[in-house]
Amino acid sequence: MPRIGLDLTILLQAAAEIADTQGIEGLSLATLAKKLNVRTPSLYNHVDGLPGLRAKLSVYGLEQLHAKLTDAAVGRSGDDAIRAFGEAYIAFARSRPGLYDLTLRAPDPHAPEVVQAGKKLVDLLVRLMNGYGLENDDALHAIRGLRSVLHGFASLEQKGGFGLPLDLDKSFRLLLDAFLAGIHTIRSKAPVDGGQP
Amino acid sequence: MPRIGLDLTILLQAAAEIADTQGIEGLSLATLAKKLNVRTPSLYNHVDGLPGLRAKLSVYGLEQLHAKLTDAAVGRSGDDAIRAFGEAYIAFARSRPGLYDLTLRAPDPHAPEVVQAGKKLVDLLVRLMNGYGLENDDALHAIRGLRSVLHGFASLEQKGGFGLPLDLDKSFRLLLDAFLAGIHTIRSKAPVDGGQP
DNA sequence: TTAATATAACTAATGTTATTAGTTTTTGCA
DNA sequence: TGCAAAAACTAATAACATTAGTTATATTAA
Repeated sequence: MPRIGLDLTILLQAAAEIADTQGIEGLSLATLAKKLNVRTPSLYNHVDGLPGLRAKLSVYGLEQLHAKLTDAAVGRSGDDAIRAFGEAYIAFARSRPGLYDLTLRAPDPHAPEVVQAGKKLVDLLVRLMNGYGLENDDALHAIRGLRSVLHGFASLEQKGGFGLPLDLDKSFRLLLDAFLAGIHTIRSKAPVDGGQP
Repeated sequence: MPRIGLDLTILLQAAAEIADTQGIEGLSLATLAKKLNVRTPSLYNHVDGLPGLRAKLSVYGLEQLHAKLTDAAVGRSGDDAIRAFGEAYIAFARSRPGLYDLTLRAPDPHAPEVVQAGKKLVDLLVRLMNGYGLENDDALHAIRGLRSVLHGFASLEQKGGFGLPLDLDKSFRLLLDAFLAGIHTIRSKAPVDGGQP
């Protein structure tokens, strides 16, 4: 019945592209409308204003991230799985900086959709940690730690927080190794898959 | 000679207060002017527009953070120093969320003032790491790791990334312990070029 | 095939904010 | 006392988000 022009998916992809290239501040209804050859108010037929756009993008980004992470972790376990997870996480943040940023900037982080998309990520991590030998609260604390490590590194890298001319990949590998070694120590057990090289 | 009304320090304190309470998005020239009982254009006599305000606030925040961290670390060494540093870091991020956010959101992270304020922080950490037994690149990688851990935790906590009802302080202690244990392991292993596959 | 309807996209209008230009006012010093 | 510097002001403009109300088109039903 309607005039079928736009489509929510196309709209979100275009918005994500703007966020990735112009930064999150550069994503406005005006720039998005221009990119889509449409007048600004037309966007209101698809999203609930700028906050609504950002909310949908957050979920969209979380889903994309989850897909990449699942892909990386599947078929692996122990340190191996966590390293693959970590590398995929950083790779996503690097390749889609704006979209990654959005995943942590939902207008309302307690909105059901955002919470659920985030939960899927945590669930994936819980499975990894369980297979790793960590259960219940131990697993949850470890998950918070890993997320801190990964988000902290990705965020600082993106924001230019690392000024010095020092190999970033090496810094990241060392950080992840340190975290894994620390988890092993805390757990007071032998590494599941043989530990560090 | 001039009409002495405002003062850059007062202005920055007011701006930081807005950022801390309303969030960084709530800090506009309009809200700041209202808080100071002044018309918006008057602010241009003190800062170079909104970007200029943010730039000055970034430096201001970095200085405040540096002061707290120095205070916490002085007189300590080893793990003790790093734990105190980490706790002070998190405490600052919690007590001044907006200002902390600003420290990593300079309009131009490569501006000399921002770079220098950041460098003071790194210098402090270099001293800690040296006293800890880590030198040169090893120290720099460890510093990047520690900053990632601290910023990641602070950022996720602030953005509501930790949804579950689990003791945050315990999560943080465990994370820091894991990182420190990991650093110990790495340090005792391959100091010079500890290459991964 | 045609008419009705739902809805996408539009124009017009309003309010907020940032910013610039130009004016007024006040303070400190000659 | 008067002058110059600079802070604060008014006025004006542009960009953006948002709302209200209109137009046009695609699908469905007659």
